[in-house]
Amino acid sequence: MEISTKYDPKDIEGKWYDYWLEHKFFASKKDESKEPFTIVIPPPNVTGVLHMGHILNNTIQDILIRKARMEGKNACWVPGTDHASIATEAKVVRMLREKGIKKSDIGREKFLEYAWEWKEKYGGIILKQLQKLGASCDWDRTAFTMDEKRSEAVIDMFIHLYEKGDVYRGLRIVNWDPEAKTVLSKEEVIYKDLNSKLYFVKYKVVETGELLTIATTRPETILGDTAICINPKDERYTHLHGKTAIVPIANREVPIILDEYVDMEFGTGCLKVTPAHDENDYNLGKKHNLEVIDILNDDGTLNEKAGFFVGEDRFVVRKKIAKQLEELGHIEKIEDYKNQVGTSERTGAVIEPKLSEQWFLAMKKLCEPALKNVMNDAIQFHPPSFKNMYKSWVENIQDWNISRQLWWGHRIPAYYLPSGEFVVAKSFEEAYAKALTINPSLKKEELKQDEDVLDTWASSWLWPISLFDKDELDYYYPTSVLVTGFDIIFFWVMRMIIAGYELKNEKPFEHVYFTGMVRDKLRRKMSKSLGNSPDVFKLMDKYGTDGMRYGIMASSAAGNDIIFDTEVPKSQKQEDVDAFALTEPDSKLCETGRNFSNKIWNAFRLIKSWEVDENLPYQSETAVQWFRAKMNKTLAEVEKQYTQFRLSEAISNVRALIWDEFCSNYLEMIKPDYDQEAKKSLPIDKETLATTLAFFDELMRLLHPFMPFITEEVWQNLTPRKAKESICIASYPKAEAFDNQIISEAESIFEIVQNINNIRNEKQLKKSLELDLFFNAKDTDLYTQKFASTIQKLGKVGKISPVQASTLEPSKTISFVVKDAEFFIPLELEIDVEEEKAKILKEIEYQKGFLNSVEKKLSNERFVNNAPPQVIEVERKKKADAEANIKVLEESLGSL
RNA sequence: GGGAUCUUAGCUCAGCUGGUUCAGAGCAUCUCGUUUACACCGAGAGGGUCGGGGGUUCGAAUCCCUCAGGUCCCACCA
Repeated sequence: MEISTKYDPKDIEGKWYDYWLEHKFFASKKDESKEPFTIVIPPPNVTGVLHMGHILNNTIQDILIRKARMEGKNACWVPGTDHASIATEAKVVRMLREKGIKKSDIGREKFLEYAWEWKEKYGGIILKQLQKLGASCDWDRTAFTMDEKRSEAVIDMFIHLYEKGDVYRGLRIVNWDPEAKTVLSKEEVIYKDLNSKLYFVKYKVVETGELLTIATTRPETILGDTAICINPKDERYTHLHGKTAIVPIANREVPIILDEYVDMEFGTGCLKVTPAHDENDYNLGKKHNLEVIDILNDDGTLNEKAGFFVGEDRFVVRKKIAKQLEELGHIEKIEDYKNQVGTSERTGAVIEPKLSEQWFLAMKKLCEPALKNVMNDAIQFHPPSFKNMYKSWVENIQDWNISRQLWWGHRIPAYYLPSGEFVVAKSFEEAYAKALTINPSLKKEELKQDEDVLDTWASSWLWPISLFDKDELDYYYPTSVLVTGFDIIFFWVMRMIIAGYELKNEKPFEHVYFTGMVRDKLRRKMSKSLGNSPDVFKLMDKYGTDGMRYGIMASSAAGNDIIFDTEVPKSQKQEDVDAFALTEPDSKLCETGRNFSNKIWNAFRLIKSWEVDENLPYQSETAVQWFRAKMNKTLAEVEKQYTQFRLSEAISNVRALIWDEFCSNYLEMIKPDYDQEAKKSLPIDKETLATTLAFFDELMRLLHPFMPFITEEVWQNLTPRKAKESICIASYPKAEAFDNQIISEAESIFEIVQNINNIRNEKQLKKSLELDLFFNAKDTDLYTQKFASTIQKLGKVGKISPVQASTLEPSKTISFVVKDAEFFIPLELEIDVEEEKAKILKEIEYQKGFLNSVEKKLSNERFVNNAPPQVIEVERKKKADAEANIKVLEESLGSL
């Protein structure tokens, strides 16, 4: 069978994924005899597409779940999508607008039809994309935050919290998104630095006729002013206490009130108070019993209450009003001013604070177990430093505004009577029955359900609970680990913890693994708008999915940001971004991953090419013993790294084991010689081949969680497999006790080989030139028996024999020292003896310096008294080694 | 303003409980090599005062203080 020298992942990946699906290897059923290992996917937006953040996140989940599955646990990874209320609704609105349809014209029902249609069309694309990534989810469990089961859970939770008294309606200043025409929670508001203007507006004081200057960035809101506020301690304005002022344009008389809230240092020390459009002003208004004039419509235009500029957008009005104020002589000056302006996370629109009646959830009490159980590590954060961030969030939590003025979402199960009273119930029928107890003559059509829907996170927070049927829940819950970005600690992680303790009195997950943000070379977060996110499918095509998985994992310590070394646009100018979009993404990390795949592929080719000679004796005992020990040592290290979620270290370790130890060392050690005449390799003995195949098998199983496709392909072809077998359900390798002695012996052998190679390089010797090696050491067998063939093969050495230095011609011999043994290589060329002497002297000097420092340590009484015995033991050994080394070097010097 | 976190080789980063000569890996650079699995390869080399200063300790990249710089989160912003 001819096997290509290049590994081509293209057909292989799809083939095996289909195979896995066909045999339902990823399906999980409740089974009390098996330990569950559960992960719930952070549900991506239903209409989203796969980007680098998802790749990182889901690769980690896949690694953890695949390993657990191989370990014989009942691995259950539940996939699904989020309805993403505001984001999806915004997309549907835009789509309809392009068709010339306005949301308000078609009404709720028709709009939802369009939305569901949209969801059916584009929803779940991302799940297909996850399959390309190799995600081993139990696809039969695929859930959606707005499907029947999840909806029921959301409504039940609302009713539960309402009946407990935690959910209430309240009139508050809220963050209003005039584009989406909905309220947002304060976490959905992103503050951006903007260059704006600070307008100094003059107000006339009624009693004195003087002009009082007030600084504002939002002059249009003067139409809603209902007071002027000064600090009672401000001596500049003492004479104005109890006076009134006239709001320009509106010509409204408003009181001048006193409050220490006002910062005397800022602006002029006078504050205009607009209770309907600023939270602080609202609080002042409440305190001082001020009138509240709401001048804005839902879409950000001014309403009749403003009295002027009715129907015009707030930003248009800002300019117009500034101009008019100027013409009226009411502007003292306008300064450039940098301030932060709240914008909507989803629509980008500038947020308007607005007085509005909304549903809230009281959070303080609910948070108590959520804080406690993170701080005491009942739920473990990785890395733990995120506990601090979490703590500050939870401690400063405010009531959660859970209502949204949208249609795409879970409609609030509150029903209003014409009287304004309301009932909360699971269905209209129940609500009607309840309503009748308030008003026995109520007609059905008089009972109206609340128009609002719930915040998206009000369904996501139930995700780990709502994914499982009642009879499964106690088995799968709490889940094992949550893998997510730290940017949604507050939105999601905290709320899931709260819901978990509220509903189940149990944590939702044992561990939380926080990934960093994927950034470009300029350390900018990858985003669509910057155009700096590489096309993940191009990456998969170019490097293979395994290669890309390797690339992203190799550099992703938990919580650390990943600098994804992709080409980026030179600037944010549109033409640069466009030009970038046309170039192919590139990444060194993925390239390493692809190269690694190829290395494995070629090791596989090599082993497959060997022919067995049944009569040959077992030839590779030493190599086998060494590699077995080395592998077990690495297995133990990797296992530890898994438990600490140090996956990038684990994958590097596995790579080094396979590439450096197995391919570069072990295979070279056992590789049969080449028969020059027959132009092919000599045969191998059957025992060595069988063991090597077993090693390779084990290595593939070790690597499988990281690189599932190539490992399956190789594993399937290594030895004949039965139908329905797969590496993804094969056993995960377990570390066994290993012999440290042989590892350190082999290390000195490799050091000898390295010295020989070094000499070859320095003396520019041809690789084909066979060298002879003489040595002077106590343990002769180590070099002439046990590791003789290793030295011969790896160092391209002929004879190896013990010898006295003095018997060799110094001017034609090069020497080196490894541990306490001296080695000599006679060469056919003159050696610069002085140069050799200098080299040895330098080495002696170094060793003596080292010895000196060790002796100093050992003669220090405080060290000997305080250091642990094993540390002292190590120092003693170091001393002995150095002394032996120096002795050998000095002998060597003497012989020159 | 409050808090977190980082600063180690040209670049990206490991370095875990202070303890081996602990100063490391990958990439990049340079030299050499096409022979027999792999040039997506192999053999080598160079490269760091661990941000600066101080302290604790027998011992510090690691702990503490301080200064400088970066990043992130929160709060305020008329």
